[in-house]
Amino acid sequence: MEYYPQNPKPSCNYSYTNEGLDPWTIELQPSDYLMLDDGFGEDSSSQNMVSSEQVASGSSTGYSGATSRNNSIKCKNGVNKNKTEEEHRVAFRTKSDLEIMDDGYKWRKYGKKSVKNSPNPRNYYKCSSSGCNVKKRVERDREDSRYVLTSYDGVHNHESPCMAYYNNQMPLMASNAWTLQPSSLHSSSFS
DNA sequence: CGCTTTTGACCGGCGC
DNA sequence: GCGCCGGTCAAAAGCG
Repeated sequence: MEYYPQNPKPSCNYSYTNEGLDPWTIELQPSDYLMLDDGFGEDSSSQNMVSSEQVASGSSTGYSGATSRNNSIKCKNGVNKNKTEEEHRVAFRTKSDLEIMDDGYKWRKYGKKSVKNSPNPRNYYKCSSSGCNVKKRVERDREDSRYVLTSYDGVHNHESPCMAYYNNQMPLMASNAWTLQPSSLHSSSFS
């Protein structure tokens, strides 16, 4: 598994370990951004809870109504995917008028489904980068359509286009920013 | 012309 | 076995 340097743009960071989560919570802390249970709106009572563990681990609850792919993913050819690969799953809730948020990556829409018990359709996206299998699901909160529920599945095997841009255009700035450790982010930038 | 979006069809798991 | 459901495919249309 490739590890990416810390990204000041938290939505570009799909690492789900605790240290990877910190930058998220730092910038997602403003009430507009709330981590969501992986149930993806399954239980509205948990909508305001920050449940990093469940979000991070993709625990056995898995997706709410999804067909059981909790412990292994069966591909079309019947090959089971590695569990660890499947577990890189992050979901959050964002107050936004727009459902499409620029998170630094390029996404290609590949599906749209109306979901039971929700008036709003769910949109499915794949990372446009060839060989990158990261998926993303976006839907409006059925309880409160002002919010958008976004769920990422997988880890990018490449850096984001915006990272590439900064690395090319501003190597000095990039090298300074990207090498900051989460702890130093806390002490220097956010306190 | 190449990439993205749209959209109905298809697939597999699950419950009955 | 059948129908429901969420997720994915893929052809056609759209767009820059």
